[in-house]
Amino acid sequence: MSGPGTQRSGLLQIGEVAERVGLSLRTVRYYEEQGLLEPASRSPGGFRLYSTDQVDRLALIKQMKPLGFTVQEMRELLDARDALRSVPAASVPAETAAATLSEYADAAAKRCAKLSEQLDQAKGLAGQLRSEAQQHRTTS
Amino acid sequence: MSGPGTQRSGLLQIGEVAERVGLSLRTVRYYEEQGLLEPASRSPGGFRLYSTDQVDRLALIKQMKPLGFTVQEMRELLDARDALRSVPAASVPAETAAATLSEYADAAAKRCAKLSEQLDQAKGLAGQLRSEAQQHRTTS
DNA sequence: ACGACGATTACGACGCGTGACAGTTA
DNA sequence: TTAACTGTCACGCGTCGTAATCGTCG
Repeated sequence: MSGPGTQRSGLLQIGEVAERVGLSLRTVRYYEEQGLLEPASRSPGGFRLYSTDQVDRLALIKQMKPLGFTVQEMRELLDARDALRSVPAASVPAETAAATLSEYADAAAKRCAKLSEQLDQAKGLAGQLRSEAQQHRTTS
Repeated sequence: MSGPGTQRSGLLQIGEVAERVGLSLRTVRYYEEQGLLEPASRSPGGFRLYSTDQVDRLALIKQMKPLGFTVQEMRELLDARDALRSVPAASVPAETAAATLSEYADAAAKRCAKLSEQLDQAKGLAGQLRSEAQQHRTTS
Protein backbone atom coordinates (compact mmCIF):
# COMPACT_ATOMS: atom_id res chain seq x y z
CA MET A 1 0.00 0.00 0.00
CA SER A 2 0.92 3.61 0.42
CA GLY A 3 1.16 3.76 -3.33
CA PRO A 4 3.22 6.63 -4.51
CA GLY A 5 1.32 9.46 -6.01
CA THR A 6 -1.60 9.15 -3.65
CA GLN A 7 -1.02 11.65 -0.90
CA ARG A 8 -3.28 12.06 2.05
CA SER A 9 -3.93 15.54 0.74
CA GLY A 10 -5.72 14.23 -2.28
CA LEU A 11 -3.03 15.54 -4.56
CA LEU A 12 -1.52 13.26 -7.14
CA GLN A 13 1.96 12.88 -8.44
CA ILE A 14 2.64 13.03 -12.11
CA GLY A 15 2.78 9.27 -12.52
CA GLU A 16 -0.71 8.75 -11.20
CA VAL A 17 -1.99 11.59 -13.28
CA ALA A 18 -0.37 10.31 -16.43
CA GLU A 19 -1.75 6.87 -15.91
CA ARG A 20 -5.26 8.05 -15.20
CA VAL A 21 -5.39 10.25 -18.24
CA GLY A 22 -3.45 7.98 -20.50
CA LEU A 23 -0.54 10.22 -21.31
CA SER A 24 3.15 9.72 -20.76
CA LEU A 25 4.96 11.58 -18.01
CA ARG A 26 6.98 13.25 -20.64
CA THR A 27 3.90 14.49 -22.41
CA VAL A 28 2.41 15.90 -19.25
CA ARG A 29 5.58 17.83 -18.63
CA TYR A 30 5.59 18.91 -22.24
CA TYR A 31 2.12 20.35 -21.86
CA GLU A 32 3.30 22.17 -18.81
CA GLU A 33 6.22 23.63 -20.74
CA GLN A 34 3.72 24.84 -23.30
CA GLY A 35 1.71 26.56 -20.64
CA LEU A 36 -1.25 24.21 -20.73
CA LEU A 37 -1.23 23.03 -17.17
CA GLU A 38 0.75 24.09 -14.15
CA PRO A 39 0.69 21.65 -11.23
CA ALA A 40 -1.35 22.85 -8.29
CA SER A 41 1.70 22.67 -6.11
CA ARG A 42 5.00 20.96 -5.56
CA SER A 43 6.19 18.66 -2.84
CA PRO A 44 8.96 19.97 -0.60
CA GLY A 45 11.34 18.06 -2.81
CA GLY A 46 9.98 19.46 -6.04
CA PHE A 47 7.61 16.73 -7.17
CA ARG A 48 4.69 17.98 -9.16
CA LEU A 49 1.37 17.62 -7.36
CA TYR A 50 -1.92 17.79 -9.16
CA SER A 51 -5.48 18.20 -8.04
CA THR A 52 -8.23 16.06 -9.48
CA ASP A 53 -9.55 19.13 -11.25
CA GLN A 54 -6.32 19.25 -13.10
CA VAL A 55 -6.65 15.64 -14.03
CA ASP A 56 -9.99 16.55 -15.56
CA ARG A 57 -8.38 19.38 -17.39
CA LEU A 58 -5.77 17.10 -18.81
CA ALA A 59 -8.45 14.67 -19.88
CA LEU A 60 -10.22 17.51 -21.57
CA ILE A 61 -7.07 18.43 -23.40
CA LYS A 62 -6.73 14.90 -24.55
CA GLN A 63 -10.29 14.86 -25.78
CA MET A 64 -9.87 18.02 -27.78
CA LYS A 65 -6.77 16.85 -29.50
CA PRO A 66 -8.52 14.90 -32.22
CA LEU A 67 -9.83 18.21 -33.46
CA GLY A 68 -6.33 19.17 -34.42
CA PHE A 69 -5.87 22.28 -32.37
CA THR A 70 -2.29 23.22 -31.76
CA VAL A 71 -1.05 23.24 -28.22
CA GLN A 72 -0.94 27.03 -28.30
CA GLU A 73 -4.52 27.24 -29.43
CA MET A 74 -5.56 24.97 -26.64
CA ARG A 75 -3.71 27.16 -24.21
CA GLU A 76 -5.63 30.18 -25.41
CA LEU A 77 -8.88 28.32 -25.24
CA LEU A 78 -8.26 27.09 -21.73
CA ASP A 79 -7.04 30.47 -20.59
CA ALA A 80 -10.23 32.06 -21.82
CA ARG A 81 -12.27 29.40 -20.10
CA ASP A 82 -10.44 29.89 -16.85
CA ALA A 83 -10.83 33.62 -17.11
CA LEU A 84 -14.56 33.23 -17.55
CA ARG A 85 -14.72 31.28 -14.35
CA SER A 86 -12.50 33.40 -12.22
CA VAL A 87 -13.46 36.87 -13.34
CA PRO A 88 -16.51 38.77 -12.13
CA ALA A 89 -19.33 38.18 -14.57
CA ALA A 90 -20.45 41.05 -16.77
CA SER A 91 -17.01 42.62 -16.52
CA VAL A 92 -14.99 43.71 -19.50
CA PRO A 93 -12.45 40.92 -19.27
CA ALA A 94 -15.28 38.44 -19.02
CA GLU A 95 -16.68 39.77 -22.26
CA THR A 96 -13.43 39.40 -24.15
CA ALA A 97 -12.83 35.98 -22.70
CA ALA A 98 -16.33 34.96 -23.70
CA ALA A 99 -15.68 36.21 -27.20
CA THR A 100 -12.48 34.21 -27.46
CA LEU A 101 -14.11 31.12 -26.08
CA SER A 102 -16.99 31.54 -28.46
CA GLU A 103 -14.58 31.70 -31.39
CA TYR A 104 -12.93 28.52 -30.31
CA ALA A 105 -16.25 26.83 -29.79
CA ASP A 106 -17.17 27.73 -33.34
CA ALA A 107 -13.85 26.52 -34.64
CA ALA A 108 -14.29 23.30 -32.74
CA ALA A 109 -17.74 22.80 -34.19
CA LYS A 110 -16.44 23.44 -37.69
CA ARG A 111 -13.69 20.93 -37.26
CA CYS A 112 -16.16 18.43 -35.95
CA ALA A 113 -18.20 18.88 -39.06
CA LYS A 114 -15.24 18.49 -41.35
CA LEU A 115 -14.03 15.46 -39.48
CA SER A 116 -17.47 13.98 -39.64
CA GLU A 117 -17.45 14.32 -43.38
CA GLN A 118 -14.01 12.82 -43.75
CA LEU A 119 -14.98 10.03 -41.46
CA ASP A 120 -18.00 9.18 -43.57
CA GLN A 121 -15.85 9.00 -46.65
CA ALA A 122 -13.33 6.85 -44.87
CA LYS A 123 -16.04 4.54 -43.61
CA GLY A 124 -17.24 4.04 -47.14
CA LEU A 125 -13.75 3.30 -48.25
CA ALA A 126 -13.10 0.87 -45.47
CA GLY A 127 -16.25 -1.00 -46.39
CA GLN A 128 -15.23 -1.05 -50.01
CA LEU A 129 -11.82 -2.42 -49.19
CA ARG A 130 -13.37 -5.06 -47.03
CA SER A 131 -15.66 -6.21 -49.79
CA GLU A 132 -12.82 -6.21 -52.30
CA ALA A 133 -10.86 -8.41 -49.97
CA GLN A 134 -13.72 -10.78 -49.26
CA GLN A 135 -14.53 -11.15 -52.92
CA HIS A 136 -11.34 -13.16 -53.12
CA ARG A 137 -11.90 -15.15 -49.99
CA THR A 138 -14.24 -17.80 -51.20
CA THR A 139 -13.90 -19.70 -47.99
CA SER A 140 -14.56 -17.53 -45.01
CA MET B 1 -7.87 26.78 -75.27
CA SER B 2 -5.51 23.86 -75.59
CA GLY B 3 -5.29 23.86 -71.88
CA PRO B 4 -2.04 22.49 -70.69
CA GLY B 5 -2.18 19.15 -69.06
CA THR B 6 -4.95 17.85 -71.24
CA GLN B 7 -3.29 15.75 -73.89
CA ARG B 8 -5.14 14.08 -76.69
CA SER B 9 -4.02 10.83 -75.18
CA GLY B 10 -6.14 11.41 -72.13
CA LEU B 11 -3.09 11.65 -69.92
CA LEU B 12 -2.78 14.52 -67.51
CA GLN B 13 0.17 16.53 -66.35
CA ILE B 14 0.87 16.84 -62.70
CA GLY B 15 -0.69 20.29 -62.42
CA GLU B 16 -4.05 19.11 -63.65
CA VAL B 17 -3.91 16.10 -61.42
CA ALA B 18 -3.02 18.10 -58.37
CA GLU B 19 -5.79 20.55 -58.99
CA ARG B 20 -8.41 17.88 -59.53
CA VAL B 21 -7.51 16.00 -56.42
CA GLY B 22 -6.81 19.01 -54.29
CA LEU B 23 -3.19 18.36 -53.47
CA SER B 24 -0.11 20.42 -54.14
CA LEU B 25 2.39 19.45 -56.79
CA ARG B 26 4.85 18.93 -54.02
CA THR B 27 2.61 16.49 -52.25
CA VAL B 28 1.99 14.47 -55.38
CA ARG B 29 5.71 14.20 -55.96
CA TYR B 30 6.21 13.36 -52.33
CA TYR B 31 3.78 10.48 -52.57
CA GLU B 32 5.66 9.29 -55.60
CA GLU B 33 8.92 9.40 -53.65
CA GLN B 34 7.29 7.25 -51.02
CA GLY B 35 6.25 4.71 -53.60
CA LEU B 36 2.55 5.46 -53.50
CA LEU B 37 1.99 6.44 -57.11
CA GLU B 38 4.25 6.23 -60.13
CA PRO B 39 3.04 8.25 -63.12
CA ALA B 40 1.70 6.10 -65.94
CA SER B 41 4.34 7.50 -68.22
CA ARG B 42 6.52 10.45 -68.95
CA SER B 43 6.53 12.82 -71.85
CA PRO B 44 9.59 12.72 -74.10
CA GLY B 45 10.90 15.65 -72.10
CA GLY B 46 10.30 14.02 -68.75
CA PHE B 47 6.94 15.51 -67.68
CA ARG B 48 4.94 13.18 -65.49
CA LEU B 49 1.80 11.93 -67.19
CA TYR B 50 -1.06 10.41 -65.26
CA SER B 51 -4.07 8.39 -66.27
CA THR B 52 -7.48 9.16 -64.84
CA ASP B 53 -7.27 5.90 -62.90
CA GLN B 54 -4.30 7.34 -61.15
CA VAL B 55 -6.22 10.44 -60.34
CA ASP B 56 -8.76 8.20 -58.68
CA ARG B 57 -6.01 6.48 -56.80
CA LEU B 58 -4.69 9.76 -55.53
CA ALA B 59 -8.16 10.79 -54.47
CA LEU B 60 -8.45 7.54 -52.59
CA ILE B 61 -5.18 8.19 -50.87
CA LYS B 62 -6.43 11.57 -49.85
CA GLN B 63 -9.60 10.10 -48.46
CA MET B 64 -7.78 7.49 -46.42
CA LYS B 65 -5.45 9.94 -44.83
CA PRO B 66 -7.83 11.00 -42.07
CA LEU B 67 -7.55 7.47 -40.73
CA GLY B 68 -3.96 8.14 -39.85
CA PHE B 69 -2.24 5.46 -41.84
CA THR B 70 1.37 6.12 -42.53
CA VAL B 71 2.43 6.56 -46.09
CA GLN B 72 4.16 3.19 -45.95
CA GLU B 73 1.03 1.48 -44.74
CA MET B 74 -0.94 3.03 -47.53
CA ARG B 75 1.65 1.79 -49.97
CA GLU B 76 1.25 -1.74 -48.71
CA LEU B 77 -2.50 -1.48 -48.78
CA LEU B 78 -2.53 -0.17 -52.33
CA ASP B 79 0.01 -2.73 -53.46
CA ALA B 80 -2.18 -5.51 -52.12
CA ARG B 81 -5.19 -4.00 -53.81
CA ASP B 82 -3.35 -3.75 -57.10
CA ALA B 83 -2.12 -7.29 -56.76
CA LEU B 84 -5.66 -8.51 -56.28
CA ARG B 85 -6.67 -6.87 -59.51
CA SER B 86 -3.76 -7.92 -61.65
CA VAL B 87 -3.18 -11.45 -60.45
CA PRO B 88 -5.18 -14.49 -61.57
CA ALA B 89 -7.95 -15.07 -59.10
CA ALA B 90 -7.74 -18.08 -56.81
CA SER B 91 -3.97 -18.08 -57.11
CA VAL B 92 -1.65 -18.15 -54.16
CA PRO B 93 -0.51 -14.53 -54.48
CA ALA B 94 -4.13 -13.51 -54.71
CA GLU B 95 -4.80 -15.22 -51.41
CA THR B 96 -1.97 -13.47 -49.61
CA ALA B 97 -2.89 -10.16 -51.14
CA ALA B 98 -6.48 -10.68 -50.09
CA ALA B 99 -5.32 -11.46 -46.58
CA THR B 100 -3.26 -8.31 -46.43
CA LEU B 101 -6.05 -6.22 -47.82
CA SER B 102 -8.44 -7.77 -45.39
CA GLU B 103 -6.17 -6.85 -42.51
CA TYR B 104 -6.04 -3.29 -43.66
CA ALA B 105 -9.75 -3.17 -44.15
CA ASP B 106 -10.18 -4.30 -40.58
CA ALA B 107 -7.65 -1.78 -39.36
CA ALA B 108 -9.43 0.94 -41.28
CA ALA B 109 -12.76 -0.05 -39.79
CA LYS B 110 -11.28 -0.02 -36.31
CA ARG B 111 -9.83 3.38 -36.80
CA CYS B 112 -13.10 4.61 -38.11
CA ALA B 113 -14.76 3.37 -34.96
CA LYS B 114 -12.20 4.99 -32.74
CA LEU B 115 -12.39 8.23 -34.64
CA SER B 116 -16.13 8.13 -34.42
CA GLU B 117 -15.91 7.85 -30.69
CA GLN B 118 -13.39 10.62 -30.38
CA LEU B 119 -15.49 12.75 -32.62
CA ASP B 120 -18.53 12.25 -30.46
CA GLN B 121 -16.60 13.28 -27.40
CA ALA B 122 -15.25 16.29 -29.19
CA LYS B 123 -18.70 17.26 -30.36
CA GLY B 124 -19.91 17.16 -26.82
CA LEU B 125 -17.04 19.29 -25.74
CA ALA B 126 -17.56 21.79 -28.48
CA GLY B 127 -21.17 22.15 -27.46
CA GLN B 128 -20.21 22.57 -23.87
CA LEU B 129 -17.69 25.26 -24.72
CA ARG B 130 -20.26 27.01 -26.80
CA SER B 131 -22.76 27.06 -23.98
CA GLU B 132 -20.16 28.22 -21.49
CA ALA B 133 -19.34 31.06 -23.82
CA GLN B 134 -22.95 32.03 -24.41
CA GLN B 135 -23.78 31.97 -20.76
CA HIS B 136 -21.72 35.10 -20.51
CA ARG B 137 -23.09 36.74 -23.59
CA THR B 138 -26.30 38.16 -22.29
CA THR B 139 -26.85 40.14 -25.45
CA SER B 140 -26.58 37.95 -28.50
C1' DA C 1 10.72 32.68 -79.25
C1' DC C 2 7.55 33.37 -75.62
C1' DG C 3 4.99 32.00 -71.51
C1' DA C 4 3.22 28.58 -68.89
C1' DC C 5 4.37 24.37 -67.07
C1' DG C 6 7.41 21.04 -65.14
C1' DA C 7 11.95 18.60 -63.28
C1' DT C 8 15.42 18.10 -59.82
C1' DT C 9 17.77 19.05 -55.71
C1' DA C 10 18.21 20.59 -51.43
C1' DC C 11 17.47 23.11 -47.36
C1' DG C 12 14.22 24.07 -43.75
C1' DA C 13 10.37 24.31 -40.69
C1' DC C 14 6.58 23.24 -37.89
C1' DG C 15 4.15 20.43 -34.48
C1' DC C 16 4.45 16.92 -31.25
C1' DG C 17 6.44 14.71 -28.75
C1' DT C 18 10.54 11.21 -27.23
C1' DG C 19 15.13 9.66 -25.37
C1' DA C 20 18.85 9.81 -22.56
C1' DC C 21 21.20 11.11 -18.45
C1' DA C 22 22.68 12.24 -14.12
C1' DG C 23 21.00 13.69 -9.99
C1' DT C 24 17.12 13.93 -6.18
C1' DT C 25 13.18 12.37 -3.42
C1' DA C 26 9.95 9.15 -1.19
C1' DT D 1 17.40 0.00 -1.80
C1' DT D 2 14.38 0.79 -5.17
C1' DA D 3 11.02 3.13 -7.68
C1' DA D 4 9.46 7.39 -8.91
C1' DC D 5 10.52 11.93 -10.06
C1' DT D 6 13.53 16.08 -11.38
C1' DG D 7 15.65 19.25 -15.04
C1' DT D 8 17.87 19.77 -19.51
C1' DC D 9 19.36 19.12 -24.07
C1' DA D 10 18.74 17.50 -28.13
C1' DC D 11 16.93 14.50 -31.52
C1' DG D 12 13.46 12.37 -34.69
C1' DC D 13 9.56 11.91 -37.56
C1' DG D 14 6.08 13.11 -40.94
C1' DT D 15 4.58 16.30 -44.24
C1' DC D 16 5.27 19.03 -46.82
C1' DG D 17 6.89 24.61 -48.22
C1' DT D 18 10.06 27.11 -50.75
C1' DA D 19 13.54 28.46 -53.73
C1' DA D 20 17.03 28.04 -57.24
C1' DT D 21 18.09 26.57 -61.59
C1' DC D 22 17.18 24.67 -65.64
C1' DG D 23 14.45 22.01 -69.26
C1' DT D 24 9.89 21.31 -71.99
C1' DC D 25 5.65 22.11 -74.44
C1' DG D 26 2.69 24.18 -77.78
